[in-house]
Amino acid sequence: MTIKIVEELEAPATSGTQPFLPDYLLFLTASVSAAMSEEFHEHVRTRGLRVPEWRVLACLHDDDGQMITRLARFAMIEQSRLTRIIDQMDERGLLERRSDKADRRRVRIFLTRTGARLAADLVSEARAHEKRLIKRLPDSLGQDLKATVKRLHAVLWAGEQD
Amino acid sequence: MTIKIVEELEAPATSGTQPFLPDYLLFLTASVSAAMSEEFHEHVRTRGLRVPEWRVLACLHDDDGQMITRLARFAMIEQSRLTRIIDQMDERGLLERRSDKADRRRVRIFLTRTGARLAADLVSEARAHEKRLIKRLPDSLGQDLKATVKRLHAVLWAGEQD
DNA sequence: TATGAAAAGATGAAAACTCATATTTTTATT
DNA sequence: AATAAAAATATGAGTTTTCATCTTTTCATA
Repeated sequence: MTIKIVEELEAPATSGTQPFLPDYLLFLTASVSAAMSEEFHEHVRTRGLRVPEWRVLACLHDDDGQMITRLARFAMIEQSRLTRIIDQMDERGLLERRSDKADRRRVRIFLTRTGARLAADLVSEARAHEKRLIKRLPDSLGQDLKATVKRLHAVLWAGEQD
Repeated sequence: MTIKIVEELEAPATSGTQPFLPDYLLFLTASVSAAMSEEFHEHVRTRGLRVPEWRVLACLHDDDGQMITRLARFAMIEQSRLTRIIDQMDERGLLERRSDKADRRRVRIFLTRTGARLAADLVSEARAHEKRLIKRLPDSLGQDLKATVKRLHAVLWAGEQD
């Protein structure tokens, strides 16, 4: 590894023009999303799950028996990765695969008793955490954001046959 | 791999209660963030960069010569991962390491001529893309979101020096 | 009803990522 | 000034993730 050693005498060396990131929608959104989620994600890991696993549980909590492709879209997980996450969650007894009678290409994923209990717990904890989080934010920032992203989500997912 | 084959005769098997995700702030935000970014991230890959590398370029574009820890915070990249990403970007001639004279634990990262040019190009493309994206959204959804996340970002990053 | 295209999942191999920890340098304490 | 604690970065090793591709099954259509 080569590291130059240079005097700190050069110009402040910024972009000369307006800074970009503090005014860039996609950065602001990603950054805010990450910052808000951090805390609960930490809790999820405490419970012995990785974030994508928590997403899978939450998706199945809302709609048990989804096929892998759909689950992947909702949980924002690439398909081959989800396949392996499901392998692991299956081994841990959180869910199980069932082949779809009507279309045998499809594999439907169902929560086990244990998985459903864990999902329900975490969902309830997530709801409580959201309340606290929103309460902590000044003004109606939390509610504003929620209203806006809800509308946006509807727009962006229009066409996806839910 | 064991897959049960089961009749599709059981109850619809939902959570019985209200669905969770469509009303969960952190899910909605993450989902909207991912959906909005998808397109430009694809473009970034077209340009031969991975998303974290693009984030590094953008951060340095705004503020060249940051130390690794700070860059990691801003770009939402874990430190040891960033160290290796910087290795690669260094090898590709996009940036270079310089040891900080005043505090020799620190390594400051500077864009090379090439890196700065690429960063400037992408930043300009990102700005253009944002304009189009917002224009595509109905009503003032885009502007609403931007205003809200900007305020939130300020709140959530309060205390972080700069 | 054959036949090619598309859809759903699984999988091998390579690359990327994470975690814990090591090293070096600085800061704070006695 | 000596020493302990903290900060910044790097690195080894194990695990994940990705990408392309394979198989199986269904769909479209000639």
